[in-house]
Amino acid sequence: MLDGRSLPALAAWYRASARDLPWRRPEFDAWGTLVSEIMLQQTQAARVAVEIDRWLERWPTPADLADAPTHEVLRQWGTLGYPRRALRLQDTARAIVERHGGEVPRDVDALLALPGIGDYTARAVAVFHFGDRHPVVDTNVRRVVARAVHGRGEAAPAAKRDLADVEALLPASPADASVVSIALMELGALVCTARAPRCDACPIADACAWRAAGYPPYEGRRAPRQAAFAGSDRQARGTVLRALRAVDVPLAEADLAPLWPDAAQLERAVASLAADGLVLREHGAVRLPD
DNA sequence: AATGCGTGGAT
DNA sequence: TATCCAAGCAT
Repeated sequence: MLDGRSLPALAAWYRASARDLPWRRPEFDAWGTLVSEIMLQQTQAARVAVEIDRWLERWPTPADLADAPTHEVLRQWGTLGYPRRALRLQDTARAIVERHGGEVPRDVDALLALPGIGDYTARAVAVFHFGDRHPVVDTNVRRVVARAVHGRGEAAPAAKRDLADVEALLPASPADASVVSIALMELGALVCTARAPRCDACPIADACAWRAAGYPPYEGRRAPRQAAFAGSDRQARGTVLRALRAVDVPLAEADLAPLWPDAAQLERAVASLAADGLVLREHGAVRLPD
């Protein structure tokens, strides 16, 4: 159970143990926070940490990114993964310029209306930059709450009701609530990890319902496992994009053929990349968008 | 609700 | 080495 004793212990642990990550520096503005949160969607913090400063030096405001050539945006995105995020980030920059005068909005519904921004990212910006009071629910928070509050070893697959579940745990004051949210995330990342939790180092072990119950194994529903990556359409798409990032001219489709053993699958990959707007096809060649 | 979407670190 | 998993989102 998380209560008036364990939450202050959690906050104290956070102040003493938090990683020194770039987006936690005081000079990070709303745009820097938003960009970092997009990069952090399914990409580990340590990998984002080495890319974020260079990105923001190049495009320090939404207007700068809005005006950038998309092929340069995709090249700068590099190997962070899920490159559709880079396209949507640029779309979001353009929407911020057009709808919000170039300033990142504070309102959660306005943030949710931006492309590539969902329940987690919208509230992360509203809470961690603007200091408002909202539940911020990512995979770490869901796992910590599943264990400490509900006594289960794993979180159930993400669902809309997670928002209300976590909101009920937050202190009344926005400042206290934001520390609880960031501390729950950090605890899940450093201590209450998915694989080998370090319960001996946990600041709320005494309050943990999973520990009190003797660490029962998880019995609930799980999200379906990802399909194998080797030989997948995703790998084929990644191979094509990697080749296109490495050159600044269109590649003839005949030049792509040696990169992938299955010609039909390669064709499928290029077609789906084109459908996503990640590549353009013209005159039997493929290139990154302008 | 279930899928598809990249890449690399951790175990 | 193989598998899991990572500050999710859109459809």
